Amino acid sequence: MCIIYTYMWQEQKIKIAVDAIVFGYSNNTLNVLLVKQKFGLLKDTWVLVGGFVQNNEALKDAVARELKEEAGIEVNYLEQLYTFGDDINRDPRDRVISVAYFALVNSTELHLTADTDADDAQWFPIYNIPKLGFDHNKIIEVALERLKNKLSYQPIGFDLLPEEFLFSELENLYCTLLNKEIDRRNFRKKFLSYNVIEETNKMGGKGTGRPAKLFKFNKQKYQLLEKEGFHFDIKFA
Amino acid sequence: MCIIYTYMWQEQKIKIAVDAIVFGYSNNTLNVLLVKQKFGLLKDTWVLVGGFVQNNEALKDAVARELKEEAGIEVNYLEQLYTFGDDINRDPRDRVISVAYFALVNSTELHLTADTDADDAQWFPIYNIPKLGFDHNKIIEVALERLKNKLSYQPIGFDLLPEEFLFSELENLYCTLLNKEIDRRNFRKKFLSYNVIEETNKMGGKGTGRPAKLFKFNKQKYQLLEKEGFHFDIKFA
DNA sequence: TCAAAAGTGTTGAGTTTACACCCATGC
DNA sequence: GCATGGGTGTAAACTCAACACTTTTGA
Repeated sequence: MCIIYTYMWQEQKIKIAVDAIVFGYSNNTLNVLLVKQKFGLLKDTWVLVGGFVQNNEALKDAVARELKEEAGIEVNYLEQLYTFGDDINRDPRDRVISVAYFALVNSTELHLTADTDADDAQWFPIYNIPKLGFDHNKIIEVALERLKNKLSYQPIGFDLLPEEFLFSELENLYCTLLNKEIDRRNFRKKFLSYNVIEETNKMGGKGTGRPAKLFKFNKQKYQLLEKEGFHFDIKFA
Repeated sequence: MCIIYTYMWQEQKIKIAVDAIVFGYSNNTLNVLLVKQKFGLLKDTWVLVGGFVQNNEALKDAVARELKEEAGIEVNYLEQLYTFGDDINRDPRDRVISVAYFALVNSTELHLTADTDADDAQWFPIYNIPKLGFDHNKIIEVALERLKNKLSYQPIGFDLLPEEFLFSELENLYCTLLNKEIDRRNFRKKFLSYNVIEETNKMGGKGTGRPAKLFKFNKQKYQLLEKEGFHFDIKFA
């Protein structure tokens, strides 16, 4: 009988952290936000934005707080990714379990204010991530996988683009992230058939060539359709 | 400067639990495994199988241990579902964060040995779940949603069926869980076209009517195909 | 011989793919 | 006028949905 109780009485010495994988997209490149540790064992190592959860703080609030404190950033999309707690030594100091969150920011939001916990906060292109502290490289891998998958069944790409965007930007985003060639005509046709992106009457595309229309994602409309059983689905040959 | 450190120094008093939502399928009914609390504030309340994580224990090992201790069960499929930690008062005693796991058992495995932590362990049909302790009703909802979604893009239904099964059982599983009518011919055609289930030369279906062939899921073959880029996908009208 | 479940093909509709030329602008 | 990226339609291949009768067994 006593044995039963020991599990609860033996003091638990596990700490809980949250970490955020923040993705940003600009110049046809996917970037991840990293911060440099200021103190401790891993001083000067790059890591994900994150920290310990306070006793009276919801997990998601802890993430939002860390994002603000360490990078002065507000994200566009946030969802829980996975909880990393199988490797007992993932943190060399203590047993720490990390609830990882997956975040997207609008590409117009890529200014950072380095702050308190971090010596520096910086965007790194996904193909050029340094060796990070803890198991954070692994966490980014998992997040990237999730991002790629979600792109095709949830209209999540818009959270990486500015409010108003060119069709070519949307197309490039899909091409780049999924690493596939896409037929421009079919892509546009399919996307437009869902009736969730709308033409504005503004024009963009300051570069050379014919100017292009700016489009806008109608989130309300999407959410309405979704309730009616609509399933967003973008696939390619 | 000192402020920075307070987050880490102020002792964290958050406990970590794991909970398992175990689904079993029999008699055309989806069941969830619940245990009755033996002690404490919630004595005699039904809850999910779960408990606190030990200091040197991987999360997934904690789940496996609890499943064994509380229900004497070994599962067929286990994956992390979600970490519930936004509601600070989800456990009335302390701040507890629960990493919930999603498990499936073969329908032949539905015997239970009530044990240590639980007064009783029992299967409850999904449409008849009592009011549970903590936020466990909510957790089951999330798990059920996941199960339904996964059914159509991962061959996960086989983990709820016996090793060898009738096509009609597979079909009923899909019908029941997704709450849809399915055309028998189209269903079979589609499934067979994936070449991941194989005819055995045994017959089943002891009831009335024409005897039916037993089939078998070829997991190796599926995993191979998956690596080659194959995507399992079962949808209906 | 009847009831109960198993097994099986075809056709039309809709969707997806493949593919190439003209348009508007800046230089 | 030319280089650059923007914008557009159609036909063939394929996939999906709808649909009903025959077979095998036990009672």
